[in-house]
Amino acid sequence: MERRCWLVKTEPESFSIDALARVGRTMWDGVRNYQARNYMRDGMRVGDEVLVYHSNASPPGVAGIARVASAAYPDPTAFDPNDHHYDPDSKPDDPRWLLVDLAFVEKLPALVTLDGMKQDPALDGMMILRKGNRLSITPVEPAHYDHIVAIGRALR
DNA sequence: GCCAACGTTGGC
DNA sequence: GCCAACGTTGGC
Repeated sequence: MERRCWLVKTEPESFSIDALARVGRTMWDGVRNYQARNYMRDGMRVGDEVLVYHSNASPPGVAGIARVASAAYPDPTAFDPNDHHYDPDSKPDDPRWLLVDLAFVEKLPALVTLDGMKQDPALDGMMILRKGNRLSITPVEPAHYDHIVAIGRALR
């Protein structure tokens, strides 16, 4: 089967690669963007490789690796009035927001910084590097994925 | 904290 | 369908 690779953003202050390492597996909840949802629903398959990116961090960058551990299913936080991501327009019988489970694979020995990625010609064209890109889930070309993982393992 | 870029909402 | 207003993201 053709490889599919992804990048997901997370703010380490709320959920870091270390937090994922501790819990092992988690619902990737709170995604409230249609394009990102569609990538989860239509693109992701169990076993897909995922770069975990720390946004709003200093410095921002790719911190580790996860794998898609489930098909997409309704995001329960959308139904919970007490949840920050509550959406009254998402009904249990017609859910608007979906999520997948992600499983921890590896924390990279070194953060692959956004700045380093921008400087690297091998990563030209990555969605995450485009100006103004705010999508929290993006597909990643396997060659880019491999390159980033190699850098994260080589740097010490 | 600032603010540019972007997505969504709602009046018309 | 247009678009101004608003809220959010995320680098800096």
